[in-house]
Parts: sequence; structure tokens; C-alpha cells
Amino acid sequence: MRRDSRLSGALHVLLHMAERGQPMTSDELALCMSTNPVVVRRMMAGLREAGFVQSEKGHGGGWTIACDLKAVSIKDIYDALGAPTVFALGNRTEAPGCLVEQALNSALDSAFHDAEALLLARLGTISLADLSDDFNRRFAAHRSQSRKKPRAV
Amino acid sequence: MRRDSRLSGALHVLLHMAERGQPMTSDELALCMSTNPVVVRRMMAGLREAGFVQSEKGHGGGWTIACDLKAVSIKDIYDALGAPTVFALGNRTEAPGCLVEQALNSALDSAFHDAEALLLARLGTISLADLSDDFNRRFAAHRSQSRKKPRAV
DNA sequence: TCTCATGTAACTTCGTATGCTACATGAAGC
DNA sequence: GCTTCATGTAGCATACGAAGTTACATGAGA
Repeated sequence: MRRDSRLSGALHVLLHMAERGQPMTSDELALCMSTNPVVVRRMMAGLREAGFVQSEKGHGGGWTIACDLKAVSIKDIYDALGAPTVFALGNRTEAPGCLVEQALNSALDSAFHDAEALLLARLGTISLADLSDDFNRRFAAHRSQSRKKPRAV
Repeated sequence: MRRDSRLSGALHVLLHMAERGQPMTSDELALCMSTNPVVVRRMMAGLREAGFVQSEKGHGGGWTIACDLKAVSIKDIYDALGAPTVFALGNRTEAPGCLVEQALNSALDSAFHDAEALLLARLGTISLADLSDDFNRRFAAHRSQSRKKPRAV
């Protein structure tokens, strides 16, 4: 099944903005992600409402980060995106009359609920600053490796 | 996002078959699930290949359970269905050149991987017999309740 | 007032599960 | 043998939601 990549996309955009340190337009961000500026705006709408980013119109406008990267977790971004459905698997019927299905849903729901809780808890422990730090480590490693073995990228 | 209900459907069908104790046709099973017999056959194909059920053609034919309910877990059924994608969320790009996306995927993959492992481990602890027992408990409770407050179902 | 940017509605595209039709295959009953 | 009943499966239609695109309104600066 095709996967919802909005969380991944939003985080990607945020990290690029954090690196840049100045306003970036939807067009620039769309280029970073090889997608469409409207997709970027649509994705960012929730983050703007949650106060994580700001947008300015006109010359010199664009998107800027409006929060402390250390204080915002991946889970916060997930919530700002509207907490999209986590699982591709699910029950056939949510409120079944069939007792077989009730027994089944009860067991499945419990397992899915716990897995979702674990996932969101994990995402809650990772801040945007953590991601940015990880990127910078990779960037430093990449540069030192490029110095040893210089080649075009 | 619309959810994949094959796991739920397959388990539902198996429990109905376990209750019945004799061959059930695709048409009967489709009726139980208010779906189409072809959908049932398609869903059951993997279970047949895995040896969990048998199918017979012709008069008196249909589907029968061919395994020990205590020995088969929900995870086994999931695998027999081809281990469909668990998450509706995912990375935009699996093998990105962008270092930002690499850092991101690394963090997300780790969390998703752990959540999936937890889910499948949980599904591995629940046998078809457990589900069947749970159904029978519900059925008994339902009947005793009906005796107290008799009414048409 | 012109240009650049966001905001948003409306439509198209694309992938996948599901629903359905049609027909081949094979087993049981007559 | 022939009919009936069942699975097996290909092939197409449908539904749905994310992503992609077009078009245009709105507002901020030069």
C-alpha cells in the first residue's frame, strides 16, 4: 500500500529550514524534496497553526522556524499534521454485531493500541534538535570522507 | 487512509470455520462477512499454501481447518497472507542521497521497526485457540444475558 | 502598481484493496 | 456421461486517499 509520507516530508523540510537559518520559500522547499510547492504549503498548514513555523508573504517572505528545536518532538509534529492513521492494517468493522468479530477486534485492538503507544512514545523522545545534531554529525563525517577521497557529488 | 482488512477478515473466517466444525463454502463465508466469495478465496489462498486450511471442490466441498488451533498464532496468519505492510506512514524516499533525509530515515526507521517488532511479537503470543476461547466466553455471556432479558436477535 | 510570496479550492493522477463477472477445472451425484 | 456444485484465477470496475497540478485570490514589499 502506498504510504503517507507527510510526517517524513514535514520533518525533512524543518531540518532544511534549520540548516538554512533564514526564510525559505515553498518553491525552494519543494525543490529540496522534489515535489510541488502546493504540497509543501498544504503540509505546513498544520505546523503553522500549531505555531512551530511562521509564514510571510511578499518579497523576502517564506517559511521560518518559530519554535525551540529542543522543545519540539517528532510526536509534536505528528500531532500538528493531524495525527494521521498510523497503521495500514485494521478491522473490517469497527462496531460489529458478530460476536466472533467482537472477540477478534478486542484482541487485535489491544495489540495495535500498544504498538501505536510505543511508536508515539518513541517519537516523543526525539526532538528536532536531536535530528539536526544527527544530520550535522553525518555532514561532518561526509566532509572528512570527501577530503580523503575527493570526488564530485 | 483506507485500511487493509485482510488479516481481520482471514481470522474472522477461521473462527467461523472453527465454530462450524464442517466444511464451509466460499459463499457461506462471504455471507458471514458480507463480502464476495472471490474475495474470500483470494484471501484464503495464502492460508491454503501455508497448510492452515484445506479446500475441496464439488459436492460437499468447501474449506476446512487443517491445523491445530493452539499451535497457530495470529502472526502465522499474518505471514501466510504475505506479511502485508503494517504502517500507513513511511519514508518519502527509501535510499536518499540527501543527508538530511538519511538522518531522518535513520531515526524514523528505528522507531517504526521497534513498534512493528512489538506488534508482531504480541500477535505471535495469541493463538487461534485463544481467540476461539474468547469468542465462546462472549457467546456464553451473551446467552445467559439473553435468558434474563429474552428478546429477539 | 508591479512583483513575489502565501492560501486555498478544484481537479487530475496514481496506487491499492475491494467488488464483481466470466470462465476453466475438478469432484460428487444422478 | 452429464449435470450440479464447488474451487481457482484472470481481468476489469470501483472506491478512496495521498500526491501532484492548475488557477486564482490575497497580501506584503519594492
